[in-house]
Amino acid sequence: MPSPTMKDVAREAGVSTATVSYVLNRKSIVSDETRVRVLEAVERLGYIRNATAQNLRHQRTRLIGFAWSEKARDKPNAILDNFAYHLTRSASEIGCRVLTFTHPDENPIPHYEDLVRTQRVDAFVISGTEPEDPRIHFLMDEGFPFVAFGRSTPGWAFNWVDTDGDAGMAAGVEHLVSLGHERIAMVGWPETSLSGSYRVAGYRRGLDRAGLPFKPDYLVRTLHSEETGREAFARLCALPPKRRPTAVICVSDLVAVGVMHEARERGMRLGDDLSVIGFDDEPMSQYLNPALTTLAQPLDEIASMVITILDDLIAGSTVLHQRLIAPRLIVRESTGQRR
Amino acid sequence: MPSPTMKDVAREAGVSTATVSYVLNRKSIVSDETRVRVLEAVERLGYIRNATAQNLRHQRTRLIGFAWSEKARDKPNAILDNFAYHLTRSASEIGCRVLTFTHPDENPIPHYEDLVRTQRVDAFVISGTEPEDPRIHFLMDEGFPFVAFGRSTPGWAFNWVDTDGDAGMAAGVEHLVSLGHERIAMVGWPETSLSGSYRVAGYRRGLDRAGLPFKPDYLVRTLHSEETGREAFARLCALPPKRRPTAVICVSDLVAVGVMHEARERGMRLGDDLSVIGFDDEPMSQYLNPALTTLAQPLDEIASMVITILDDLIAGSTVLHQRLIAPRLIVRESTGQRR
DNA sequence: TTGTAGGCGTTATCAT
DNA sequence: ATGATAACGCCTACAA
Repeated sequence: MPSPTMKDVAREAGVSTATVSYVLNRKSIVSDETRVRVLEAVERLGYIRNATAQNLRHQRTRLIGFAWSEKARDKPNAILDNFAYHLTRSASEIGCRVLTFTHPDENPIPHYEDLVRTQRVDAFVISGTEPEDPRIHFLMDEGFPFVAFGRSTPGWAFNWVDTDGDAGMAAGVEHLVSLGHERIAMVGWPETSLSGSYRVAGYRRGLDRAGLPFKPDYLVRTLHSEETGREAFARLCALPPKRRPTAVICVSDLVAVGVMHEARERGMRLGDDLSVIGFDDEPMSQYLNPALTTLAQPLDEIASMVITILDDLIAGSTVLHQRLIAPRLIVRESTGQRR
Repeated sequence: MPSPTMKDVAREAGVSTATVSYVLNRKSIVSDETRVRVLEAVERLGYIRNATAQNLRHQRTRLIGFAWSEKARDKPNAILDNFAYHLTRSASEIGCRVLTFTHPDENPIPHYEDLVRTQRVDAFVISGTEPEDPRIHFLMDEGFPFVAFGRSTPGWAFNWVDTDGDAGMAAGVEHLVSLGHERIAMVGWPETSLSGSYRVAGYRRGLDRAGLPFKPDYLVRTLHSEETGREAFARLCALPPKRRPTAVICVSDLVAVGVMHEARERGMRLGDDLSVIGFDDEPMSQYLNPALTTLAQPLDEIASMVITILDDLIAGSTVLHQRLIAPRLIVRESTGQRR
């Protein structure tokens, strides 16, 4: 049998649909007696409002669009997945749900455009942002509400929340310095990576703060993979023995794993001959051998902040929110006193 | 400015909204001349149909509900997250999107009930099923379409797709046997776990097929964690030296990691003194040291199958689909010739 | 305080 | 072949 509608409730309670609506929307103009009659009818019939009809009437869906890029699903991807979870969780706190969709890495716009045009979502949350990100471009152009997890071209006036890679790396360096390390190298991403560049900046700032000079050959830039991490560390090992780093801070856990593998193969004892720090706290990083010291992105906080801003935005606010949230340093076994 | 509606298009083309609708829905009753006029108007105004209105009219949303349980987010959870991704991807192939939501582990029903009652989704995909699963109970009761990733109480007549844990473990054992192992132990989950019991069955079937006897003290049951994996292996090491297993097949990668850690601490060389197999292929498992041999759940296939069944279901089919899909054995370095 | 009625944007039935 | 019109279920001016 089909679900009861407001009409059914109205008939059951002997009132008009308007009255039912008033009761349901807590309009205080209804007499107590009628209200009770209506609520009883609602109860008896097990009536619940149809969301689609409400959506049509209100011209909003209480749905937030969130995309999974189809790229790099072969690599550990816990950050994005975990963020999707926390986003969904936070969204429920403002009475919204998340509509997920996927799109190829090249040419995502049509997928966003369709959702905008068909008015299927009220807003978007985007992640994996890049400089000149076409999605940001498109959404700003459309004046469509969105918040980004991640920054883009500096100066673009859109709402974002991001992990403070700079602060994170600086904290990592500080940790290493406190363990007595002075020859601290970094394995970073290519210069084209925005988040990578913030992390490099943090590395340099960390050195600076400790009064250590920045040495260009201590900074190796490479792609995001285990293999490239190995290679990067091999390059660092090619330095004269006296100049070889005693600690390496990495732009990601995956790269850190590569560094650790290479180090072990060269007979070094991790956390002892060599300290290693990662970034991301991949779920398995705590179970590596040795357990990896790393900088965890506070995805719950980020998601919650994103939703707060979105709520504001949907309500019509026009203030710009741009927020950095510092990662947490999780000290495990891969870092230790300099020997 | 608000989006154009059918009315706007009708005015622009000088026809009625009905005609516009006919054209858009490819009804062949419209004359070529009018069709062209309408399509031009659509083009000029950049008109796209409003999804909510369509939903209301059709009494369907083309949305599939999928829940993330809030439990165990601290443990590696790649299976569920990855499945969510593949589900979203597959759904798009039948023109559906996925609406995600979260719910506490205890008492999930109200969350499902709300979505059913408000008619916000056309169907559900559920995962993390258990025997007597209340969600299955509820949805069957309601006659609401759903497909489960995972089995439940044997005999319950609902649609599901599941990883064939039995076949997977049997294949794992076969691999170990082919390497010359005869003293093969298993670390499994408690008897209450349904998927755990299929995996144990596969372990026993694998032994059987190889003509090896099942020894009760080679089967250790424990919870899903690294620590309990360690303890389980410690228990196996308490056996008399001559009876100690040379290979351990585990119910999950996480447990396998525990086993490997314990083994290493006892001075064993993995893949040499001891072979270890996991289950799940967590993203980082390939980067463990040694890289873990494991059984990968074919989540893309499972998701695709789930969606195919769902499509059938939404179309009104009443056939029961229950499908097992075998995991893939991925041989890495943690298994080797018996010494 | 309650009811009537129009409209949100689309589709489908029935006329013409 | 095309157009009026009545739903789909809800909300809200406005009238009573």
